[in-house]
Amino acid sequence: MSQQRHGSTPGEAGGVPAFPDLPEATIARLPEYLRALHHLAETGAETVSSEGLAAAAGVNSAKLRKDLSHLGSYGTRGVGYDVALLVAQIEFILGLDENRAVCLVGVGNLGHALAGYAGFASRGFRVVALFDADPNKVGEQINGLNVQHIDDLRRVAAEESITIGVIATPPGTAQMVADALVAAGVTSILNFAPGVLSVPANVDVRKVDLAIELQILSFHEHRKASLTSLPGGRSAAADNQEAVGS
Amino acid sequence: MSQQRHGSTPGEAGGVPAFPDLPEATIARLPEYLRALHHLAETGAETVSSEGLAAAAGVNSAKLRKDLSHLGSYGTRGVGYDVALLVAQIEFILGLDENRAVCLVGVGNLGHALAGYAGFASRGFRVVALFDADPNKVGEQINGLNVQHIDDLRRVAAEESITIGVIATPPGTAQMVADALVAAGVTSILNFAPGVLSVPANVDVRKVDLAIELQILSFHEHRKASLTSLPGGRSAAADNQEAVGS
DNA sequence: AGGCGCTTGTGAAGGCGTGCACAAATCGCG
DNA sequence: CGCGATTTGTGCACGCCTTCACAAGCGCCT
Ligand SMILES: NC(=O)c1ccc[n+]([C@@H]2O[C@H](COP(=O)([O-])OP(=O)(O)OC[C@H]3O[C@@H](n4cnc5c(N)ncnc54)[C@H](O)[C@@H]3O)[C@@H](O)[C@H]2O)c1
Ligand SMILES: NC(=O)c1ccc[n+]([C@@H]2O[C@H](COP(=O)([O-])OP(=O)(O)OC[C@H]3O[C@@H](n4cnc5c(N)ncnc54)[C@H](O)[C@@H]3O)[C@@H](O)[C@H]2O)c1
Repeated sequence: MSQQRHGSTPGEAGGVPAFPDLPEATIARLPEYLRALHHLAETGAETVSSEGLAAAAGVNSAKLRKDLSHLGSYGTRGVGYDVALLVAQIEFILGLDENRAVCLVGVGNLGHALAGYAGFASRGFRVVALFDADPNKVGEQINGLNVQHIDDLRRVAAEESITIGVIATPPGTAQMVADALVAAGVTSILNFAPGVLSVPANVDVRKVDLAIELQILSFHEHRKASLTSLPGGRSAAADNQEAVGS
Repeated sequence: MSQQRHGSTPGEAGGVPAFPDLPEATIARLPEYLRALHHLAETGAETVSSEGLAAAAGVNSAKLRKDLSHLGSYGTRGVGYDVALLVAQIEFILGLDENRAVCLVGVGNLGHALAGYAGFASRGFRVVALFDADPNKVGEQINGLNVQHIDDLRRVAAEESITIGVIATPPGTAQMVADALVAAGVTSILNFAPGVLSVPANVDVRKVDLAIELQILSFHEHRKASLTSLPGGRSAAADNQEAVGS
C-alpha cells in the first residue's frame, strides 16, 4: 500500500545485527498491538496471553506470536507476555521513545483539526510547527502554536530537528510542499492530498486518502448488492466478539 | 489491512459469473487508477498506455495491466486504453455510478472538517446526514447540512438509503456508534477512532488511524538513523518521476 | 519431585501478490 | 497487402505473508 521504498536488506557488514529487519506487515501491526497494550495496562493487567492480545488487536493469535517472535520476544510459556515490558519493547522498536518532532503544512479545514488533535502527543509525537502560505493564516494561534509562513520551513525544521512532515494542502500544491519538506531535511511524509508524490529514494511517504477508502467500501457494497439474488437474507451472523469498547 | 471479512469465493452456484471476484489488492488500487484517469481526461488525453497510466498512479506497469485484465479489460494492443471507457468501467466496478449516500457521526474537530470536504462529492459520494450526541451541536448548520441527533439515525438512514457510515467520535463511543449504524442498516463503516470495532460478518470496516501512520514512519526513521554509520551521506538518489502535480 | 495444563515459539504448507519476459494482437505506413 | 513498431494480456517463478499444528518450556498443584 502507499508508496514505500525499503528494498530488502542492504549488504550489511558482519558486525552488530543493527536492526531486527522486521517484515513490513509486522511493523504495520505493531502500533495496533501497542495501542491494545496501553489499554490493557490501564485496566491493571500485568500479563497477557497471545490469545487475549490478539483479540484486543483484532488479529489471529498465531500471527501475533510470530510478529512478536520477530523482535526477539519477551514472553513466558505457560504465562504470557509482560505488558509493561512489551510496551517498552515496541515503543523502542518504533522509535517512539525519541518523541519525534512533527510539522504540519496547510492549516485549512483539515489541517486545523489535525493541529488540535491530542492523539499525536499522547502517542509519541510532538507537533512543533504549523505552516501555511496564506498571509491571513500566518500568525494565527492554534492550540498554543503559531502558524508560520512556509518560507520559514527550512529554518524552523533545522532548529527543531523536524524529521516528519504532514501535508494538508490542496492537491495542486502538494508536490511543491513535498519538495520544500525534503529540502528542509524531512525524511518522512504523511500526505493527505490525493495524488502521487515524487520524492528521493531515502524519503518515506505514506498516504491517507479518504475517497479511496470510501471507494473500496463502495466496491464491497456493490458486490454485496449483486448477491441479493442468493438466499441468506440479512441475518447478522456475528462471529467475532471481544470488543475493545471504551 | 484493517479488519476485512471477504473469505474466499463462497460456493457460488453455476449461473451468472455475478461479479469478477477481483483480488483485494487490485480493488485497493482501482481508486488510484481512477483518480489518475480523471486527471488525464482533464488534460484531453483520449488514450493512455499502461506505462503512462502506471506512472501517473505510481505503480509498476505490469501490475497495472494485470489489474485491468482482471476486469475483462478494454485495451487495444499497440494503442493503449481508452480513457473515457476505462473511467466508466472502473466507476461501474466500484459502484460509484450509484452515488452512494454517506452519513457522518461525530461533528467535532475532525468531523467538522470532513463535513465540509468537497472531495467526497467530487468522487462519487453524497454526504446526506450529520449526527452528533451533543445537544449544543444538534441543529448547527454545516455546508448546507443540519446536524441531527444520533437518536434519529435509524429513521434518517432508512429515509435516505444510507449504506455507508463514517465514525468521527471519541474512541470510547465508537463501538456504540458502530452498533447504532449497523442497527440502522449500514453495511460499510469508515472509522477514524483508534481501536478495534466489533461488527457482524456482513459489515465491512475500514480504519484510518493517523497515529499508526506516524508510528510506521517513525519506525523507518529509527531504522534510517541506526544506519548512519554507513557511507552514502544524504545524496538524493531520486529514481521516480512523473509527478502528478496539479 | 513429578505430573499436568497452559502458553509460547516455530516448522511447514498453502495462498496471494509481484514482476519479468514474451507471445499475440493491432495500427500505420510504404 | 505485408511488415515493423508498439502495446496489451498472461504464463511463470519467486518471495512474502498467513495459518495450522505441535514440540518445547514454564508454573502450579499435589
Ligand atoms: N477537509 C477534509 O476533510 C479532507 C479530507 C481528506 C482529504 N483532504 C485533503 O486535504 C487537503 C487539505 O484539505 P482542506 O479541506 O483542509 O483544504 P483547505 O483549502 O481548507 O486548506 C488548505 C490550506 O493549505 C494552504 N496552502 C495552500 N498552498 C500552500 C502552500 N504552497 N504551502 C503551504 N500552505 C498552503 C492554504 O492556505 C489552506 O490554508 C486537500 O488536499 C484535501 O483534498 C481534506
Ligand atoms: N482531530 C483529529 O485531527 C483527529 C485525527 C485522527 C483521529 N481522530 C479521531 O477522531 C475522533 C474524533 O476526533 P475529534 O478531534 O473530532 O474529537 P471531538 O471531541 O472534537 O469530537 C467528537 C464529537 O463526537 C461527538 N460524540 C460523542 N459521543 C457521541 C455519540 N455517542 N454519538 C454521536 N456523537 C458523539 C461529540 O459530541 C463531539 O462533537 C476521535 O476518535 C479521534 O481520536 C481525530
